[in-house]
Amino acid sequence: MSRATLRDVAKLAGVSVATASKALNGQPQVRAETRERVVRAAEQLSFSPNTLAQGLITQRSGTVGLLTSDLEGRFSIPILMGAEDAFGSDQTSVFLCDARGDAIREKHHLRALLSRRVDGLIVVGARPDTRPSLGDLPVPVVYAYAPSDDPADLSLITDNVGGGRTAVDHLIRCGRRRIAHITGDPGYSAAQDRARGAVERLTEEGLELAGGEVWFGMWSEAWGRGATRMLLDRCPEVDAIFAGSDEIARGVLDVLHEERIDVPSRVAVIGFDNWSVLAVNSRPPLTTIDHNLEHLGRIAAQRLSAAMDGVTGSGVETFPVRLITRESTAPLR
Amino acid sequence: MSRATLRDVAKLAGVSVATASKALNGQPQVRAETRERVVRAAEQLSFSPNTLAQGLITQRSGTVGLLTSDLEGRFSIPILMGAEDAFGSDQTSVFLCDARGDAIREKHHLRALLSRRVDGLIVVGARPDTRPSLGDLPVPVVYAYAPSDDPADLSLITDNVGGGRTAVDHLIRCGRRRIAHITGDPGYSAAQDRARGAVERLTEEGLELAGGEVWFGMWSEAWGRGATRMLLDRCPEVDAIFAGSDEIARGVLDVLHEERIDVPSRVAVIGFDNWSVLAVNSRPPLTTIDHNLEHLGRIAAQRLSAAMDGVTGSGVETFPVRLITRESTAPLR
DNA sequence: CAGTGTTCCGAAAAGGTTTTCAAGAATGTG
DNA sequence: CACATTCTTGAAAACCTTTTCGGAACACTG
Repeated sequence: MSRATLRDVAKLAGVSVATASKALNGQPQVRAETRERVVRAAEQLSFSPNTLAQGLITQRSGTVGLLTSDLEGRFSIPILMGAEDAFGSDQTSVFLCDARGDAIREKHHLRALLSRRVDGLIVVGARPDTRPSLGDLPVPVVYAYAPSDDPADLSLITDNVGGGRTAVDHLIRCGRRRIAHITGDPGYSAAQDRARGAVERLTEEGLELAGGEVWFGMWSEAWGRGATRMLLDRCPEVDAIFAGSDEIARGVLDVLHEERIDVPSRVAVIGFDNWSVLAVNSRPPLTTIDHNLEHLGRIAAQRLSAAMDGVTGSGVETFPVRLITRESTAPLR
Repeated sequence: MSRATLRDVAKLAGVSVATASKALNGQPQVRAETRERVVRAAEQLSFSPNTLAQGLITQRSGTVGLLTSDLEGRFSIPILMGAEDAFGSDQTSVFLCDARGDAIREKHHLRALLSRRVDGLIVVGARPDTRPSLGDLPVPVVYAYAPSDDPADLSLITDNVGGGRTAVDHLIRCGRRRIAHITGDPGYSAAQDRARGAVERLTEEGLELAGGEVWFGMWSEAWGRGATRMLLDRCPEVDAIFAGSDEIARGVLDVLHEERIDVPSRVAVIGFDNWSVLAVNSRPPLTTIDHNLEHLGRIAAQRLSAAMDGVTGSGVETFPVRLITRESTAPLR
């Protein structure tokens, strides 16, 4: 299988390249019969236009770069899928580059992407803290998941405060009153924000955190286990635990199970992230908060398209997360 | 920040575009002093060559497509990283396309990639069973993880039989004699192969499977739990369990823990896949088999490079997996 | 029939780079 | 000094497509 050029198609159809081009691109100034002939010729040669040449002339490569630092692809992949959806895979293809948290590698990738003349860039951070701006680039950039530190950039993030509120709200609606919050590294804004949202919602209800404070620690099952043991010790009457991540929630469930404390009848547990391998397979399956990242990806693509057409935005836009109910939470009684 | 062209550089350096090109590409027929001037001009304008134009003329786009069906990116991401490493990120960028298991979407992506004039294609399956060949394409293709059904294609896969052998071998070296195997869907060649390797190694040792047979089921924690309960019922003297995946292993550990059966002192457990979120955080951390996928990705890139230079291969090549020992296995006593 | 408008097509330029080839400059040789 | 070599350089072609613009053919109108 070799590659036919437009000239081959034109020759076979007995027209000029110009006409062939117009025929295939649906330009009106070509007779229906001629167009038909050209289309047939193109099919016969299984012609597919050289996007490089197209890009050279239209000044649009039809590609975007997705620059990530998220080693596992846990966040980037859903964002990528959403973006692919929004762009339409035949219109735009995406270069996925993983900088692996290394600034030098990021610079490298950036250079490569720019020289590939990508039409735009989506930058996905590994964690939802602000990250350094890429600065002024010849193409539009959208920061997703992790916002840029430059307010002139456009950043799209998920609503961690709202997520915390939603989680606690759900527990309250389940009739829980003694709600504890075990979460990860306090150095992560995600941990702070989720905790803040949780406390806000509790306060509205005139409640306080069971255990008296937020249990900050690490983003690991082990911490979930350890914190839960301490919590049960200090506050055995707890009736709901909001875990700052699904990993932590797994640790929580583990210890509750070990202590023969039934979930959800005695203690309800809610996680965060909707990391399906953890949430779906747990015992019981985990109610959790989903970041709706495909949606974020779609929006990122739309914003990028708009920016390519000159409609540029800036600032941080926050998008709602959503509650996924499974069996680890239920109304009391 | 705008984009300077080679012409701008040439003008600034007071030479022709031809010379500028040669100077920047390290061609020998240009005076050192001239080259110096051109390089400085290029830096001053922060010139970066238009890869589209380069590709148009050199007939090499410097891109490859990674076509996957692996929704979570669990297998594709490491392969992508390996490939990126081997290509060198400044030489070659990769388009990641997820077909989401849909043949039509795959065709779509394929068209798009070909019209982008990718220099080669890496096809990653969602599971290690043979998959339909893409047929004859104008660019070289390497199938990774899931082999093509056409022996004329080149496929690189990981050694599941060897993995099964390695797992059981490790358990035997730990002094275990009553070894059971709980694994996933028997419709997966991965399940069959791993089981075969396990049984082979047992037979060499004159042993038989504890429980009398392979416990096929599903790739889930729930099945791991269920099978373990049945196993303990039927064969309480088991001293090691080889789980066909880390998910299953988590279920196994869960039930053993529940039954107060110590791991590894009474029963050793080994998983498969080295899916780090599951394996590292389990209690105890899980000994498992790693597919070495970055390595597979590197090899895929190398084979692709070779094929682009005309050195094409075919058939199925199998690559060794490796044992990752953590704390869920240990010598008896 | 002259003039006007429409419809359809093709020649050519453009986009940014690499590469070939010829010519000019510098150097060496006899 | 004439000639042959070796160095440097630049003009131009090529890659493949899109788009502009002018021209040809044709149908109407008055």
